Amino acid sequence: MEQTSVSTARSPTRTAEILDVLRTDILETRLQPGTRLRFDELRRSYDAGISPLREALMHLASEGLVVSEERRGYRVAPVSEDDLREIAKLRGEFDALAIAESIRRGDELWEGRVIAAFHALQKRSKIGPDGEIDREWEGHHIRFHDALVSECGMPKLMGFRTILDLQARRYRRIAVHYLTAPRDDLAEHRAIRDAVLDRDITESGRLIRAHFMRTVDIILTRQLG
Amino acid sequence: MEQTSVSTARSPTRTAEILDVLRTDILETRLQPGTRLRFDELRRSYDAGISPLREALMHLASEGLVVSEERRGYRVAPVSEDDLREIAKLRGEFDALAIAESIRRGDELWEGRVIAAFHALQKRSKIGPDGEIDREWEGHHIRFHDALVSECGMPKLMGFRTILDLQARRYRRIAVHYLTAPRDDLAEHRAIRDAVLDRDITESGRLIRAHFMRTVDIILTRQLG
DNA sequence: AAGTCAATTATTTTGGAAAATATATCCGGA
DNA sequence: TCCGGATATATTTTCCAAAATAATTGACTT
Repeated sequence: MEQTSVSTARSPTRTAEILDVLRTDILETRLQPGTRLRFDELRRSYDAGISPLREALMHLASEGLVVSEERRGYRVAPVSEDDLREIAKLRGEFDALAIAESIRRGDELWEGRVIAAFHALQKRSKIGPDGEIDREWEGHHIRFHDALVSECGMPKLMGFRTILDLQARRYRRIAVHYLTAPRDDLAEHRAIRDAVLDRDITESGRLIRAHFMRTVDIILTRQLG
Repeated sequence: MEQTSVSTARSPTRTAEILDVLRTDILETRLQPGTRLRFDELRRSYDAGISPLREALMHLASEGLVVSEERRGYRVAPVSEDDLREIAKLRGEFDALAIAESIRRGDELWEGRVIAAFHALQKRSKIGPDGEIDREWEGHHIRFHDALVSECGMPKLMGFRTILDLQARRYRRIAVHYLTAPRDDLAEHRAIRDAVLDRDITESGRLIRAHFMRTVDIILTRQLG
């Protein structure tokens, strides 16, 4: 499906490889928030030269997953309540905006994609047999939300959105147990789909904002209360 | 005013220096949109090693001022009507959002800063004696808009906003002559100030969106019509 | 003890050469 | 002429060692 291109199986650059594995390690919190990332150590652990490491770290900094101080190296970005709250707020606002544009510009084909993505999501249950969030479900979930915004025609906004998605993923991992809290995801998603198909910008914005905020509220109230 | 720190006059890293001069060259369009940026040439023109050049380019890529293709090097980001339109749209939306939050959270001190910034802006005229946009005015203009959003408490949003500001600055340079077109900036800014001081979120959002959109409309209709 | 300064060690930053890859040129065959 | 592929050239990517800077230690003074 993706690309099994017969001819040129383009080898990624070392930088791209390292970027990927480093990002995963941060998102899965194998590298804890705040950890210093020294080149010497990284060189050993990831078996890489300094240049691609530097470049990968720099890229991660632009995604907000690491922070750097001039001449003092890099650290895994810290986490905080306020940070999580802002991420959720902005995800709501950005998606509300992108959905509004998609409603204005999207045709029946787009509607079809939304319907199909919801259908696929609906068929799977969120929690797998092991009690963890189901990997497949997670994929469908992402694709449903992507479908909603897919006709907004704002590539820069989509770039910002991707960055926030990444950052949110890390918190999701940190708070994974709270995320299995009882919550009627399916009803929320169906309501969003219906508002979108009704081409109701105000309502879909309200729902998508609430959708993102609910997640963070659940995490934070559980962790504090 | 800035920092004339007596003790440690921290020398910036070579990367930071190069980043600065490269960014300026792009913003002032001494490096035209689309231009390929080869390391050999850059090495000569900017008298720098490859490592800091690479890092600077990477950073500029994260700001959207250059684009890179794996193993094919970097180019100055191209410009387009759609690109400009999206920048203007997002600047309107982001600032509307940030102003809304500032209105909710800001105190009298914030109001004072807004009033002061408007006052300073008002005293200067936009077009200098040479017929170009006045440098001083431009500084006050930026500070007025910064004051409006300064209490939003959303650092990530401010980061995104900074990136869009940079990108917009390049278009402003490209279209500099059209920007001196007759337009009652002062009245627009006063209206925004008043809506903010009335703590009217809806109205301030409407005005700030229109403010950004008007600029792009002027540029585009002139260039096409 | 607390503070200063120098010496030592740890770490980041930089330049450039080597390796890997992409692009351009050239040549022969349909 | 146009295509395919081989060769040559141009360019990016990577490694690594040297330089620059920051952090730590310890001796000395008050």
